[in-house]
Amino acid sequence: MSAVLEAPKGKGEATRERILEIAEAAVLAKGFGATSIEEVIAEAGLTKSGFFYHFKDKNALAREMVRRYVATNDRLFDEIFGRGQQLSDDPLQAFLISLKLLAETMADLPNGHPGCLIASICYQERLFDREIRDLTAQSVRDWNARFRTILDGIAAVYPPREPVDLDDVADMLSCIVDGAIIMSKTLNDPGRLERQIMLFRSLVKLMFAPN
Amino acid sequence: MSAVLEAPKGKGEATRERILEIAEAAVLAKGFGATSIEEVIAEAGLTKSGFFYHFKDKNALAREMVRRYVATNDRLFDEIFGRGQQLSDDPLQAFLISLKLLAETMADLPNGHPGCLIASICYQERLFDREIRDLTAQSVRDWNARFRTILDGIAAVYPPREPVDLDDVADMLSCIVDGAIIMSKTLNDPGRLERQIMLFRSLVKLMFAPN
DNA sequence: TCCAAAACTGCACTCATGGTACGGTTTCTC
DNA sequence: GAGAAACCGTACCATGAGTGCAGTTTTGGA
Repeated sequence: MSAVLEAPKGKGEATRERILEIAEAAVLAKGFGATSIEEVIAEAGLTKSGFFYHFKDKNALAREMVRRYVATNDRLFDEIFGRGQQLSDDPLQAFLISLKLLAETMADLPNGHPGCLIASICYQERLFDREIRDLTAQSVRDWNARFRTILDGIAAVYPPREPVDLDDVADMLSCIVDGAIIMSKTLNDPGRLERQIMLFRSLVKLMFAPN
Repeated sequence: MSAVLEAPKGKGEATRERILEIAEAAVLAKGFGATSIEEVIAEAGLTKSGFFYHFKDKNALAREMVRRYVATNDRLFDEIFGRGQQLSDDPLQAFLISLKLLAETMADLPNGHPGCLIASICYQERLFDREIRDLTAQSVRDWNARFRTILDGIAAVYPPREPVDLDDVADMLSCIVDGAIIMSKTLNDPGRLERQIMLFRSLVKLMFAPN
């Protein structure tokens, strides 16, 4: 999660990062529209002028937030699904390992998953310009494509028993994660996210594993 | 969806309903925090004084919106899952029929699903008082319990092949619907919701149906 | 038909926030 | 030590939530 060993950047870069982190937490808790710049700068310890030095307006903040969120998520997926492939040559086993890793990662979050920024933005679409909406859409497409590629590899070895559409199965993982985050938050029960991922894992086994 | 043959209410009740409908659409598109009372009353064709005659403050509006949303959803589920039970005495068949009906209902929405109010609120929790959060949590618990009851009936006849936790499977339906709504909205592809429900249906078959 | 309650309108405020503009000041870096 | 980067202070405007209250229209029932 935290940026380690990044190239040494200027002091301004650190401030930007701090603003983005605070803003993201606020947006996930109250929504973008209800997140005031004033409270962000108060927590970041700088003035309004300082904020507008870094971000042209609120929309520029949103753009950078999304970029940051997508990049972080991409790195996490690279790591988790890469690790799975390292640990098993069998595509199905590799995926099952990765799903277990994903579930554990989610379970290890101290206060539960803070929320999906893409979902948050989706429920406030009117507030964002086209560039941001394109960014979120493309990231979802990329994630779905990633899962689809993995499933193709599995299906080549283990023909699925029920005739399921692999595109839909790929979509399903994102759907379940997003839906389970919402349920976890709504019920104030962080554990549900982990359980849903593990259930999806069971269903993958059911779909592909030979009897 | 539309209220037919309701008891004839006062004119005020109709105005309230109109406000709630407009407000719900606005909240699902921009979030509660970014929905201004001014725009709601502009669309509803009344003054600010008129609005505050009906709702004490914005939070009272939110409370009634949630109540309305939950009640509408409950009625829809009653109808869909009741209809399934009418059409088949076999609990598994009845559930599969209901899921197909649910998928069709979602597919029939003219501009795709407008969004889940509970999900919208979940991503703006800080804006709402405890009563509203309790309302959303309880409705999710009720829906999960409803599905769990159905699954119990199925499992009593068809023992599941893989050892899956029925509570988790019950949760999964809500998760998938909520997640698929987000994906549909983000990708601007309404069809994905229907497909995810149908995939869930396939997986229910896989879990319970004998070979 | 009339009357009281319900359903509003109009206006005049307060306060918080997003956002703009701009000049000045500190702090780093070469 | 100079110049650029990273800020601070202040003043200002528009919008929107919310309050208060007096006045007006509409409606349903005796």
